[in-house]
Amino acid sequence: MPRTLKSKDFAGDAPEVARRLIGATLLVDGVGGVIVETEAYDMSDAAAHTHRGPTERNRAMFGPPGHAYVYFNYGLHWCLNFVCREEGHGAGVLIRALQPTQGLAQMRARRGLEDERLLCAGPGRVGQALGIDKAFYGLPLDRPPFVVHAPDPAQPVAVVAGPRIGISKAQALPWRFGLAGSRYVSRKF
DNA sequence: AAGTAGATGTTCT
DNA sequence: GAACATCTACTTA
Repeated sequence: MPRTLKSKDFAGDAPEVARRLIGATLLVDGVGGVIVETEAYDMSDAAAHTHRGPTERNRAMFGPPGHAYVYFNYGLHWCLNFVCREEGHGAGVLIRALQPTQGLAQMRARRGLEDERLLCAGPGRVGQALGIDKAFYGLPLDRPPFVVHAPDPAQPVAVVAGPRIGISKAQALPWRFGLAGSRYVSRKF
């Protein structure tokens, strides 16, 4: 039986939690898969939504860890983050890609696309495949509709890191993490 | 395979 | 009014 992640599992720094989440399983209403790509964001980081302090949009990231921060990006895409660290720190982890394992038919229907590899390969694609929207803003990750399972401890996870994607500030930080060799990442590392 | 343009709407200056 | 934690379709090779 896999271990369900609890609030304290998200209490670390954003890069640490982002790294640990690789290999975990994320389901939303039973649909999802294995997390294969994440990015860390923190208040100290000029690329983060929280860098300039609390606003109406980012308030969930200043709340308790283990909750969802959802935002609407480029006028088109819903993106999902896990709040981490502790209340008031404005830290989070962007879920960038999954290896689809459950609810493939529903994800294909939502995405209007067959190719398993492209179902969840990017934060906007993950949002669409999992049916994420503002209704999920601020919800706790340790109960439905969310399920987050820890990676199988018997199967060590090889993690690679590199610079984050699509940002114009703090581009040098190696705060993007991925499952080594996975073909389900949004871009090669 | 690689690069570019356009979509589309919220947030912040 | 600019920027934006992106994606798709279309071009050019």
